[in-house]
Amino acid sequence: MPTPPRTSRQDIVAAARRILESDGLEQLTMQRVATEVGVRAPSLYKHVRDRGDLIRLVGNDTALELADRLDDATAGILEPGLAITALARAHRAFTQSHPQSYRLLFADLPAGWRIDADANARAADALFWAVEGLVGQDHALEAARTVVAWAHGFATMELAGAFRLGGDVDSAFDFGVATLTAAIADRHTTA
Amino acid sequence: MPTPPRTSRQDIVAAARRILESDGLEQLTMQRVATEVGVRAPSLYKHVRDRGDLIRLVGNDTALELADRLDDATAGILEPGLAITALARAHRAFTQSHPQSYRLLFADLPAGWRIDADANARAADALFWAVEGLVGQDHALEAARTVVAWAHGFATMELAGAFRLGGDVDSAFDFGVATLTAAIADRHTTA
DNA sequence: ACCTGAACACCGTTCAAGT
DNA sequence: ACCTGAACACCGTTCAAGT
Repeated sequence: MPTPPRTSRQDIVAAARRILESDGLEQLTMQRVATEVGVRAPSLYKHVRDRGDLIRLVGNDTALELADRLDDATAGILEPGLAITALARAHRAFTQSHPQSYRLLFADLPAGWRIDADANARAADALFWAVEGLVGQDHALEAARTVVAWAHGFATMELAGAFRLGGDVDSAFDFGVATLTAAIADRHTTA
Repeated sequence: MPTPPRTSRQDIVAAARRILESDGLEQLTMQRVATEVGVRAPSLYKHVRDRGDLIRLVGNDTALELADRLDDATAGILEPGLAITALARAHRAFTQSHPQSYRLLFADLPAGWRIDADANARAADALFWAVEGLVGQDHALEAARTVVAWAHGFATMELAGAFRLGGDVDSAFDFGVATLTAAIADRHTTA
């Protein structure tokens, strides 16, 4: 006898995202999610394969939302240097407002739990045209990787509380953006 | 009636490091560690406070070993630019040979599980004199943070398999080191 | 002083039984 | 077609009892 579903995959992923962000990955248990959406834990297995699958779905959603924020940030900005700065700021803002979800994007999840390549690629796209405008096609990939690595490293260190030697973290961020964009632009001229 | 200890804190931490590196953090269970050192799980609590404490001790050891590798790398190098390059290479080599342990250094562990500040500071020390030599005291902290953020970000993205768009990752690394050292040296001249 | 088995409160996951 | 309770194999941790 068919019965109407009492929850949905969307509901479940949304609940998982809330729990992750408020209480961390360890608290993201099937039981917590089930309670949140109003069913019992075993029912979740009708909608997601297992906990790893759920975590993967949360990661995909997060990657797509980050991509949206990055796209928003560069809307209407034509000058590559300004675009890179805007992207870096938007990236940092996202990591600060979604620390737990952001971490998830670079966690070493077991095979099969990995974030879809597509979702991650979209987040990278916004950066590429900006960097390419600054450095030229020859070194676009290397340059983009340098900027992304810096932005990601800065964000995770900040989230982990790794900047402990005093000084102003905001000014270190500004210094970093300015140094990198200048250096990459310079590569264009000298290459 | 006193009985001689059948294991030690050192043994336990060493076993934990082996398990972490070979099977990942999730497999680093009290039961696995106990089996490895030849006792039952409850006995471990005579030597470490709880699993979090054990993880913290593993992280401390890792940070100190990384610091040693960085010190080794710069032994005898006097030119700041070469020192930064050597540090970056040694850092990357360490992350590749100890991927799981390295990750741990920047995980968001619950309060009380955190790596000792001292252990992390020693790893940072080696970099500071090199950067300071290149950029001068004024911007030493910001510049060091820029280099560390890039190196850390590059490493974690590489470990997470985030460089998926083809191209040569090694050449992106070389590009990054060259760009950053040049940019920071330039800051000195123009500041 | 250290180690142990038993116990407790949790997990994720499976599955037969309900509607 | 979906949901459920019961069950299983795991966790971390505590504690009284052994030596």
